[in-house]
Amino acid sequence: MYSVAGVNVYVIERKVAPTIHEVARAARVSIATVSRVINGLNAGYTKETRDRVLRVVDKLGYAPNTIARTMITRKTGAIGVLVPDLSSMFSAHILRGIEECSLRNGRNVFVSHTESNGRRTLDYLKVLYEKRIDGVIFLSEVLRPEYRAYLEKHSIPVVLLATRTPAGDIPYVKVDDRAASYDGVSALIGLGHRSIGMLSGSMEDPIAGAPRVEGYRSALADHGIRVDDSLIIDAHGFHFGCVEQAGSRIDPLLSRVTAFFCASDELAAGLLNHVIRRGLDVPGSMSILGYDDLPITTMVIPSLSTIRQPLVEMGDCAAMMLLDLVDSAAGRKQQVFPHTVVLRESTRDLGKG
Amino acid sequence: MYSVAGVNVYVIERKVAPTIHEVARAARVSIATVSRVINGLNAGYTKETRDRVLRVVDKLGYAPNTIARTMITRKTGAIGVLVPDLSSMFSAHILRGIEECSLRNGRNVFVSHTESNGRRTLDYLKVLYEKRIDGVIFLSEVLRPEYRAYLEKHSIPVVLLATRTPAGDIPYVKVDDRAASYDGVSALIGLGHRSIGMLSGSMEDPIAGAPRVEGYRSALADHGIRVDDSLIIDAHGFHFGCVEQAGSRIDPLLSRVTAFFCASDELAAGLLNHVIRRGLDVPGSMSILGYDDLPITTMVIPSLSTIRQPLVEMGDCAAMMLLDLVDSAAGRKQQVFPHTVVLRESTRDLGKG
DNA sequence: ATGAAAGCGCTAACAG
DNA sequence: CTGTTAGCGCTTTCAT
Repeated sequence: MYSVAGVNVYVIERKVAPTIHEVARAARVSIATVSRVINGLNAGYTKETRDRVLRVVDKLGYAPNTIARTMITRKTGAIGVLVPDLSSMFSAHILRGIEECSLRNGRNVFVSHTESNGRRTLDYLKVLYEKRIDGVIFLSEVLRPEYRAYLEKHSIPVVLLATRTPAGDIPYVKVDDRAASYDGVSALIGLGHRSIGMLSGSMEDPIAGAPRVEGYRSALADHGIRVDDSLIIDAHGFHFGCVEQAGSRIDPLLSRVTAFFCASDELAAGLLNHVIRRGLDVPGSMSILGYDDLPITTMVIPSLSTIRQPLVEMGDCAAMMLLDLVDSAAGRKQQVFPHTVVLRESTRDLGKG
Repeated sequence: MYSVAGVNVYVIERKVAPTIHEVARAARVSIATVSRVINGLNAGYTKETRDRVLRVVDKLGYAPNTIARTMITRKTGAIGVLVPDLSSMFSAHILRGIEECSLRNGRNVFVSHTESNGRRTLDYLKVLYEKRIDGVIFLSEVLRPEYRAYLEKHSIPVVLLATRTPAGDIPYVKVDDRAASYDGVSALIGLGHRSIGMLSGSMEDPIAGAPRVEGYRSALADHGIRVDDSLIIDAHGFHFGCVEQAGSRIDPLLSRVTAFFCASDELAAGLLNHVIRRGLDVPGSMSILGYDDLPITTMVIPSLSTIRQPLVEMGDCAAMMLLDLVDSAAGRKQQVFPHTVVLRESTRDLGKG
């Protein structure tokens, strides 16, 4: 686009913000008194001075510089959230819970998109620390030794969300993945399914991978169904797109199972798409069960049955736990949220015809 | 959950971070020299002192306190993003672009979920200002007079994203909504459709509402098709859920049009769902065109044709424009991004049988 | 009830 | 090449 010099240029001039000194001078009091008033200390000034100060504050449009306050109180009121995947529905919901709690408590949240990249995560951790955030929430990824070392070295309060350390020695909030999968697969069995496949996220993932497969196995075993490893497919990820890459491994199973348990709703949506395009009917000839209960479950046809995790509440809780830790140097060690199996249209009851 | 006192309690002890003074003492130099070294000034110290300082920095695990630096430089390196809807795919994508640009430039972003609520927006603006953010990005909403007044009063740099002021006197980045709709509807006409309905977001919305309807009208008019207002339905919002509430107003049109243009992909997905559940075939007896090009378009069957806005790039650009403004007090006044009509499966070519 | 003064951790002149 | 010093805007004793 052609633009005459200056036409597409925007110029601003920034006026300097008034400081506590200006307020003090205009109100004919000391800065100490102004400080007392704006911080609402219950003593140290008469009603008259208070009103006078407040009037000046209003007139000057004075707003305290939190940065300066931070230097003294050593609390920035900011927390960092490390998200592996910023544009997934999953992260978006969790983030909303975190943000909500933060707002309620007068804190702000820095979003940090790590893309599951070690270098980037470490860089972010560094920047956040230099900004002296009060703490961080680490989302749905394995807390690598390097991350942990950094956090401990600088004693940065942290709570893990939708993930945990093997020893459980760092505060976390999660659902019980193994139990959730167990219940979901049991529900499938309850519907009459005996040949059930699994589309796993990433089997090496010790949090959202292995435990969900384990739950699947136990459910089958406990119901007297032989576990057939060839019915388990590793999608190497939890995204919609991962299904396509696993397509050729999925196809051979289509005639061998009547149902598929997927480690995420996106995988379930991907599988649904894949299966329908292969000409199969869902749930007529194939049932599908997802995990998470994201909005996508009700946007597709048939709507997806799933295992619900209360993501927003979990985010809120994690933020609350972190703030407790920040404010009182102590807090809960973990919080396990209840899951719910939600049956919609994508799962067929084989009992009824 | 029962827990013996202390069992579910996590306690931390925070060590105080080393300061520039400690580094200086350990390295036997002045704090000024340490400052020079860690800021990489190209002069002011020998290679020997530099190495000595760096060694101490490493040994002590020293990381500069950006907050203190901020007091002097008057730049926090933080920007605020005001999002009306944090858990929509739309926001998520834009946010990713913003975050990406920020990271590249060593900045951090505070997410602020306004829920389109005036009080909450103003509260956030206040908190952000008190934290002395360098500037804000205001997302896809009308910049109300109160917001604008506050921003100007404190001369907070701002760039609007996916929105603009009527006068265009505040920097913004957008696509041309009117032109995009015009092109989308023209494409529908090119496919042979003559009876085209529109599911509008919110007609009072001067940004994403009215202009898109206008584009729709002009396209019809320019192709010699009479504009029939009864074919335009106001969904009073852009979300999937809005379609259900408009259901009874949509149904009568189902037999009168061969295609629907929707003001967002979520609306398109909602309409698709609605229409299919009414027994119609898409695109067989009804074509659907969305707007945005979000991932949802390829998750449903049939995949949705849409008008693409380059959301990530737009977010990146807005952040860049804001940083220019912050760093040099001047920058571009606006940036209009190109849109693209993307034809997928949900639109039928009436010309070919 | 109020004010003076000492920092919080750092940068940026200004000397030497 | 290096150190001393004066703040940045605010909170917080400690006097008065």
